[in-house]
Amino acid sequence: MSNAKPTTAITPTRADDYPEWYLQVVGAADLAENSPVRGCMVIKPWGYALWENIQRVLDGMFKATGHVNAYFPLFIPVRFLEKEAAHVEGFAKECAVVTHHRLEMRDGKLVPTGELEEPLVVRPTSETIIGEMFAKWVQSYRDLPLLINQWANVVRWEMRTRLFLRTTEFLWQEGHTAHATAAEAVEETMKMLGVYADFAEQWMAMPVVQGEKTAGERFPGAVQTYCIEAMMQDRKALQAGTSHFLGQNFARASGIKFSDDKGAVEHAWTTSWGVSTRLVGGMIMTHGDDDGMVCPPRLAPAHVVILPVTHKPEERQRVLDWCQALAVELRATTFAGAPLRVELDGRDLRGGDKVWQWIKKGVPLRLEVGPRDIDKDAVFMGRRDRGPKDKLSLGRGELVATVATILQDMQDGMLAKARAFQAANTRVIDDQAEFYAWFTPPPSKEGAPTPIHGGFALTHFSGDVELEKQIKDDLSVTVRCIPLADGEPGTCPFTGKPSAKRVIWAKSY
RNA sequence: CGGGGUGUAGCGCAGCCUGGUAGCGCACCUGGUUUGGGACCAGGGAGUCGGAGGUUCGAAUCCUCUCACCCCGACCA
Repeated sequence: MSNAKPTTAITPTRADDYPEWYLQVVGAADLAENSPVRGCMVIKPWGYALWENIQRVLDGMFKATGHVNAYFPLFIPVRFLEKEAAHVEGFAKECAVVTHHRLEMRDGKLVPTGELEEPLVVRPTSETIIGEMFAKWVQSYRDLPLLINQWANVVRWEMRTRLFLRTTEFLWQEGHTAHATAAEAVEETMKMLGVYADFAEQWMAMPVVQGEKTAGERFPGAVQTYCIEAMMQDRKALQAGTSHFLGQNFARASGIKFSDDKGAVEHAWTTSWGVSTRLVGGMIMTHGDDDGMVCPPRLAPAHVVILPVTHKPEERQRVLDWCQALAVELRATTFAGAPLRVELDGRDLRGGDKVWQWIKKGVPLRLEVGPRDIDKDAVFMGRRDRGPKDKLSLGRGELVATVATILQDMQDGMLAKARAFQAANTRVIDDQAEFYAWFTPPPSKEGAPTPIHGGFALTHFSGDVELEKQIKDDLSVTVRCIPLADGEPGTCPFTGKPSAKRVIWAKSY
């Protein structure tokens, strides 16, 4: 970069071209990149570390609510998928299918041979294979509830993909539970929805709306689908997690039956729930700014990066030693129940380059340490939630004593900021014209990206499926969910019909 | 799968219309000068121009076919 330094680390900015900004942040923060395989991404160490932190925390929450981990096969016999009619319809179109088990060299090319008797699909989700096993495991009401979680990869052959948000293969967890009663299964469904909401808000600093999906958005085969919906900075909704009450649909399809305490044989009631690497995309789009990624401190791969300023060769070793000692001291402190994650970047790079790399990666705290700081027994600290030049000198002792407080302050600030953004872009609407205006972008130049507009619209809704379709055709806006929170009955502004409560409309990812 | 677009160095692009055997910026490496801040100067390495055919003395450039990717739709965590 020569004399014309950009004012932001990321070009274009969010306001100029949001989708492109997103891709640039993923690249600049070194989170992931496209792979040679269609629609599949390579998650790079910094991005994977975010996922590992998500996993670690959620795994703890699942175990704290009585679940245990298990692992089921990647391959599912096609006939399993056929068992649940709605499920087939929902997933058949996007299944990768394994039809052969051997390659042979012919004319210098490897060709598949050894056709399988029965094709295997690569799991798009595991209800069917897990149901098959549950059927064996469950005989008596004493075997219930069965509370299983699996961390796995799944494949859905989507038409269009976007890093983290929608890839052909993605990583996720899928909880699968079986219960003796409907009430217990419903309770489980809601409990896990609550776990997701807590995780999103307390760990990701991403405010979410908990709600129920309309019939059209329901998981194929589910009786009820609940979700957490978050608002991204382009005001579109991101479905960040789902929890399904499956009724007895899958139990019937897979034959999960048990004898109750009176000797009667019944089908079990099942649930499933999941979140995926999409959450990483959610974090980027909730917190990222025009300088790149902003990691929520509690999930940051590194909480703190120490950047030694070693211009003078004779001072170099002294500075590095001091930084090393500081790193050790900081690592002995804890934040959010884990030892502080401290990175010491001693690479032989220009200081400015290094600083900007860590800004783009979104490390919460940067500590620049040179001879002058050491003489004062202090560090020069930059917070990622402040401007790149907004730095202050902080005594070493004070830093060590307050680093956890500072990080939590940043975490709280990020949640508050995201909450305020969501509130500012949520509008209660009671008029059809206003609704259409809210979701109609202002005119833009030919070829320019669609300007950011709209947000969440809260309206009454009669539940009319045709109307929902019409609005989707007109505006590409859909009902994201029917919020769980209490609501007043009213009148649907589109049909004039009565409505039990308001729903949330938005464009979505 | 419908409509549009693009494939040239690691990344971003120019060159193509008007064929003559490859160039720019960033990144990378080396040397030097700088430096509490995303430096400057000089030099260097790196591309069978997506692939296959064809036209031609000669193809990144023209023609045909093909593959891949991207964007907009329909589908979705």
